[in-house]
Formats: sequence, structure tokens, C-alpha cells
Amino acid sequence: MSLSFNINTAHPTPLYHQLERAIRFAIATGKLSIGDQLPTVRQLAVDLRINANTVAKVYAELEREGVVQTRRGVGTFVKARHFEAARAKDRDRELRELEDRFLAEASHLGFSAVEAVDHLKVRLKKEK
Amino acid sequence: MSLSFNINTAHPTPLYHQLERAIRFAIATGKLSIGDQLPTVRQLAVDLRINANTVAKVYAELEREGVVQTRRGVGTFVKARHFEAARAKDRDRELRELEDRFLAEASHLGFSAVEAVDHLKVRLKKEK
DNA sequence: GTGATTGTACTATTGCAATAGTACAATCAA
DNA sequence: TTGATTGTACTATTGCAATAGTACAATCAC
Repeated sequence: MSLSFNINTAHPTPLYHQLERAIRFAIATGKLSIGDQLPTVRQLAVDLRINANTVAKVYAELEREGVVQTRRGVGTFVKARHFEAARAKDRDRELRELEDRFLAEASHLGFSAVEAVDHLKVRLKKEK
Repeated sequence: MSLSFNINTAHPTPLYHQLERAIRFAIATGKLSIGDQLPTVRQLAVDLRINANTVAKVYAELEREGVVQTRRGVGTFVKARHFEAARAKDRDRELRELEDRFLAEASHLGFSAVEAVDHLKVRLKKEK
């Protein structure tokens, strides 16, 4: 696995914000551990097919907030920190956004929120 | 309650997109029912402290997609779903795909399917 | 019919996201 | 020391989001 970071250039949310969230998540969910090196600015830009400046902007912001530590000429690394507190909150916030998107799209198909959730519940029971 | 729609001008996501999702969400969760009138373009702009053109853009887009119906000089209303005509099988298949994606992404965040659905259920109850 | 209300349609402007390109600085291996 | 790698720092450009302002069109109450 090569840390895809799942960003979407078609989505109206700014790329820098999508990427920042994706990286925070990778850390929060343990895909990236303390001390791990992130892809280089240039490499990640190539992988995600976005501009290197956008990646650099994200790394700089995460550095500013103490999430990562960059060593010029060496690379960018996940900084040792107390994520445990922020972890649950971040995951919850992300889950909520997933839920909102799911409900909005289900509504677009003509399903109410209750209908969609019930449908999901039934599926889980059947497939258990 | 006056349909606050919870948008955030500080958030990098475009306002038009936040508002569109908020309205879809209000419909999906039953805060807005079929036939209900939405705030007028100008009124909502005042309430949310955003530009009327931004609101108009969202209403126009929702109109284009059949979510609301606007009657010039009268107002904008939640439209009776035109999806009902769509074949139940297609809708069901689409819903399943949405569900699969939702569960996959939730699991990616470290939530089990049951946890995600339970979380959703609780949210719907609280926000009703 | 009149006037108020509501949605629609423009123009113009500002600011930021994203891109492209280039150059420079720090680190490390050989 | 040299060269490759990595992050940093610029300039310039394009496109869209958002705003401000104005004018017009359709509907309804009176």
C-alpha cells in the first residue's frame, strides 16, 4: 500500500484542505505512525496528480501546527505528539461528514434518512 | 427554530456547496417536508449573512436537479419527489452502492459497520 | 391596475485555489 | 567535495467563489 490519501480534484473542497485532512486521518487511524516519513513533496504531487506547491503548502501548515516535522533535505515525518485526545474527536467529525454525504446522496435518490438507515440496518442483519 | 442550515463562512468548503448539502440534509432528515417553503433568496441571504446571489445559485441548482420547485413571485418549495417513478430496483441498487461506499470509508476510519450505523441512528434521533 | 414580494439575469470586482516554472538552501551519501 | 535529494521561496497566470449592485419578470394581495 502506498498511502493513497484519497483526494478528489472534482470535489469543490480545496485540495489543500482535503489533503490536510487525509494526512491527519492517516495519523489518527494509525496508517501513519509517529516517526514515519511522509512522501516527499514532489513524489506526493506526482502520485496525486496535483501541484507540488499544493503539497508543500499542506506540509508547511501541518508543520506550523506541530503535526509533522520537516527536516530540509531529508524529508517530512510524523511528529511525536499526544494524538490520543484529538483522535476520537477527529474520527467522530470525519464520520459525521461521511454520514452527511451518505444521507444527502440517499436523499437525492429519493430515500429519506430513516429509510436509508433502516435499509442499512436490515442489510447488516441479513449479511451477518 | 428557523432553519439555520449551519453553514460556516470560515470553512474552506465553498458556501454554495455547504448550503446545498445543508438543504438536502434538512430534507433527508425530515426538517423540511414535501411542500414546505424554503426561506426566500433574500431572507436566507440575510439570515446566513451571505450574498443573495449565492443563495440563488443554490436554489437554481436544486431546482435543476428536481429537489425543489420555484414559483417566481411566490417562493421556493420542497418538491414532491420525482424519483418515485424510477424503478425500485435501480434505486435499490444505487442505494446499496452508496451504503457500500459509506461503510467502506467508515471502516477505513476504524469504525465497524455496526458502529457506523448505530452512530447514524443516534444522530437521527437527536436531531429530529 | 398597483404595489409588494419573489425569483432571475446580468455586469463588475475582489480574493483565493491551483497551476507552472524557476531558483535557492539544507542534508546526506559516496 | 560533489551530486542527488528534499524542503522553501518566489513570480506569474488562470479560473472560480463570493460579493455588490442593478434591473427585470412573474405572482399575488389589495
